[in-house]
Amino acid sequence: MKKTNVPKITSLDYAILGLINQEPLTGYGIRKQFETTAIGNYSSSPGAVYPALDRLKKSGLVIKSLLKNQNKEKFSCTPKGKDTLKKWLLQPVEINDIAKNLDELLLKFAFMDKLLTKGQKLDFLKSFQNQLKIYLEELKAFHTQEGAGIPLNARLAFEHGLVCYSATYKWCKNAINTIRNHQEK
Amino acid sequence: MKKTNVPKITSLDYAILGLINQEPLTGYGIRKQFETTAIGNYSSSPGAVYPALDRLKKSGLVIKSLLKNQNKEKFSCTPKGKDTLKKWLLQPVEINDIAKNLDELLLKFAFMDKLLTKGQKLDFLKSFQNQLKIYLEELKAFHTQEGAGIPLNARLAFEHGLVCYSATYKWCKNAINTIRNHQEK
DNA sequence: GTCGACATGTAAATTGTTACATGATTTA
DNA sequence: TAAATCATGTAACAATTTACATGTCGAC
Repeated sequence: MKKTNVPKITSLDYAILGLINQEPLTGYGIRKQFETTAIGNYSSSPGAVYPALDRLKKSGLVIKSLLKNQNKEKFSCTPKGKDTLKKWLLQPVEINDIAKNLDELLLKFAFMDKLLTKGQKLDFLKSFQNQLKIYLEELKAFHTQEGAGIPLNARLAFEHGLVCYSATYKWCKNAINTIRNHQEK
Repeated sequence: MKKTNVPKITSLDYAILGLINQEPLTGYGIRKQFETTAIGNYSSSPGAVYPALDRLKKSGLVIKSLLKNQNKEKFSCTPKGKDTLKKWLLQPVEINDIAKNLDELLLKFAFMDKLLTKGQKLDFLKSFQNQLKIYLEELKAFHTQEGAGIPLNARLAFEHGLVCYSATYKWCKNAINTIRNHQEK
């Protein structure tokens, strides 16, 4: 069977795509975002960002062009790039994302702003909440069954996971209400 | 100047070191820990774990040997390995760790159990709490100053950070009390 | 006796880190 | 005008991903 040679898109690629979809940026601007903001754990090193931009440019997902009212060349999404981003945002939330990629889920949510409808955002949050509930129940079950046998430090570290995921769950409920009551322009 | 050729220890290396310090494991056992437990985001792929074990073996930090009462060869820490682990655990908590490496800090805390004294654990937690406080204040300041101008989704995602770090702060206070009141054997 | 879990590894390709290099532009 | 920041890159190296490969052992 022929190998489909669609180059894979890394999570750094998606993060860049999401950033420049909000606002066109230079490579340097992207690096600064990763370096100085709480956007997640993406590499801001030139050796990671510039090659990533090359990948995205070659795949036709971004272009570097002169913006109106500015005499600086900046990267922005092509329609194909926007589409790719959208597909990524619409991927179903899986329990594994909850356990291993929570930051990415939050970044996705932040990027949804102008790209998805209110209904799609709510679907995402509800699915997020469901998976969170399942995961939290797993954690709690483990805690009650095995908690007593675990050394103190490890148990406390585990409980940190519990309180954080509980906080995330509460956040999720609140976010659903906020989005639901928000006027769609 | 001569380059000191001390091979660098990756965070995967430290995670492995901490795991087998608690209990000797086979390479496969280590992989399963990373795969199935909420221990953090370490690669469980054989292409990551086995080379890491080779590195650690070459550096004299771990050995594979027959355990008493078991006829299986498992990896465990050498005294040098234990020492390296201890030094890692004793590194001061920096604000950057809070922002970008929270999971690693919690893993460190879990690994401290039999390796550090009560006093050292409390120092770690107090320092953790201090840095958390500083970071939280930064986040809150940003939120009150810029919060209104940020698109809804991004603002909510930011607020998720706030609630999680607040929960971590509370956890930290509780952990200090728990450790403080715990009888040292 | 076969299926799944245990167990260890390797090879190729990709990705990321670290460090260097260069030059423009802004600001004090 | 010197320093800091903006801006883009490369080269060498290290690490990880993905996929393959092999074999043992216990359970059903």
